[in-house]
Amino acid sequence: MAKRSEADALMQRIAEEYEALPRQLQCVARYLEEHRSSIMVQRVGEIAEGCGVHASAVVRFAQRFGYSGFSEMQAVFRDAWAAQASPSRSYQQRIRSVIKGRTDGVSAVEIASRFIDASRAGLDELAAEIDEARFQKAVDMLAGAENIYVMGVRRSFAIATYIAYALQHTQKRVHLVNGLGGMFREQLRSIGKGDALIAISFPPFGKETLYAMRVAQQHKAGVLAITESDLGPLARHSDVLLKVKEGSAFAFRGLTSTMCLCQALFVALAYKLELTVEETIPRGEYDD
Amino acid sequence: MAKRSEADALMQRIAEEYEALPRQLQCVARYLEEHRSSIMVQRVGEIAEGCGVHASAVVRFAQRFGYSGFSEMQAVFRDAWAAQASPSRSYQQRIRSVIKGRTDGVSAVEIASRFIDASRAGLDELAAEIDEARFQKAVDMLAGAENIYVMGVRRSFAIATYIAYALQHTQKRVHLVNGLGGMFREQLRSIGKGDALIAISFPPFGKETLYAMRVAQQHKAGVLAITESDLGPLARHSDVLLKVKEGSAFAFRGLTSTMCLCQALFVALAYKLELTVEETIPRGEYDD
DNA sequence: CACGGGATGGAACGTTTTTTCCATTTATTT
DNA sequence: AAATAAATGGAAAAAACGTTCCATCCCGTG
Repeated sequence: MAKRSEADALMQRIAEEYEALPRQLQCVARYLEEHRSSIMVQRVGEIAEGCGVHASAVVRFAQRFGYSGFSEMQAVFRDAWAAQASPSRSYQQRIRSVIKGRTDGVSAVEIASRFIDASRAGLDELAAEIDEARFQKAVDMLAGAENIYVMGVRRSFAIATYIAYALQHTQKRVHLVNGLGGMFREQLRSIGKGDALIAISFPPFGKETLYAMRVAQQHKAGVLAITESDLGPLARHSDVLLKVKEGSAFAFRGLTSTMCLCQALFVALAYKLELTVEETIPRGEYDD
Repeated sequence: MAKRSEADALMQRIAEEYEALPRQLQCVARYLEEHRSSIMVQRVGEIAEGCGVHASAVVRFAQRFGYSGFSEMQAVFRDAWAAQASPSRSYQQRIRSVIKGRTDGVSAVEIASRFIDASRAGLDELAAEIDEARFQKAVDMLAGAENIYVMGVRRSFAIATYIAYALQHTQKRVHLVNGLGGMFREQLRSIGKGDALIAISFPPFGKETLYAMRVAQQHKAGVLAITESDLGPLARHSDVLLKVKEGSAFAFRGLTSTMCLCQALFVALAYKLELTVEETIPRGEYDD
């Protein structure tokens, strides 16, 4: 586990040689230790000023530790930061490689393992990057809605289905806009003020979902979009937008993070509505 | 509430104008959104390369949003980072978020975080305990089936929906047994030898699903069960049984592990069938 | 099909930043 | 106290970088 980044190694060397260093270089050393996390952003001049030293002193410092100059040393810190700031930033690429990778002779389980692994990374990212304010706003919107419409087509339909199912355990009236019989429009007809639409869509965005969002806005209903990014067509037509970055390769898109987010959304909503979870799933004749 | 950093404001402006932007600038916009946290460290050239665009396009982008050039825009991101990174990051933020959500005990995001954590644990378990032989057998069974029936009710219906959707991208005939019009039996009527049924069910087990499995077995179709344990009623009526233990938080059953397993299953199947993933989702008029 | 406007990429330009060089100062040793 | 070695700061050289300009290309329009 203890990955010794080059930056760590460098800092240690600095500590060891510190006492043998000339006065100014000691200043630089102290400065580096204290501002270790911001060195990557700073210019030589800033650092020099920061420790009351001439710029060339900083360069000499770097050279004393075996680098060609300040820039090269700075790169070490940049890399270290990049490594720890995005431990799972490879998620997108990992899932891509799972799907794309045609390395022959791989067993089914191996593929599955890699896929699961990538999905785990996806959840890590979800946990790390969830937007508190927006999530809260989403929960509040749903809590305040009288009717909740849920819409997602094709890839996103399974998610919509789940949300609709879960919401049935609240007191809300829930409408899954499923387009059965081609009746998207008709199913949306009666959405109105005080209602909410949950729209799930990822590129390439389904036009039916976009249509639903426009209708919802025209009818003054609140719109919660679950999608990939703030850019893209959903942003304009939504009141709250929750981001889920699913790794995707070509047209195959992960859905575990989305599923997880939606469940989290429901749990938070249930909590807010003060449903105990037992209540949310009443046992009856038709249990699954 | 939270101070709107200039970076936030900028990102919002970008989101608003996004659609009106030329192609390359849209690339830049997307890149900025995805790499928001590392822009401050990067050089124009790196960013340009990162979005497959000429450096000058990045500069034009910055100018379009009112900055004199890239440097000035970059400073915005640097400042935003410095502002929120200097007071020991996660610690102070956590305190703030706890206080903010104190209206009724725990904030929505906190609940969500815990739920996501539980889901992560679930995926860990899934990865650790996946049964190689069974998984392989499951893939083989599906690969060899002519017709694939998919069934899950209530909680499991969303999963069934997804599987059915995914399988539509193979050459198989796929039937989602959805019970529309109460026609479970009728939808299963023509299952037979050489076909496969994928049954997803968790306790309390839906009787419709159990019924479907019995029918499938009587008709000599292969049955793949996705459930919680080897015990329970599905074991008796299935040829292959894949286990998923869902971690649960708040006494609420997760579905992310199940979703992940099913996607992994599909990817492995697609691999075996030698579908390239491009083929799996031909682009047409009805894209999502 | 010709035209115009905008988008794009290459290269030159100008600026900033880093690095090197050297004169000067400071410390150390004899 | 003189001599020598090391450290320091200023300034110039060099490099990197960002920016601007312009020719070309592409697309939509008339």
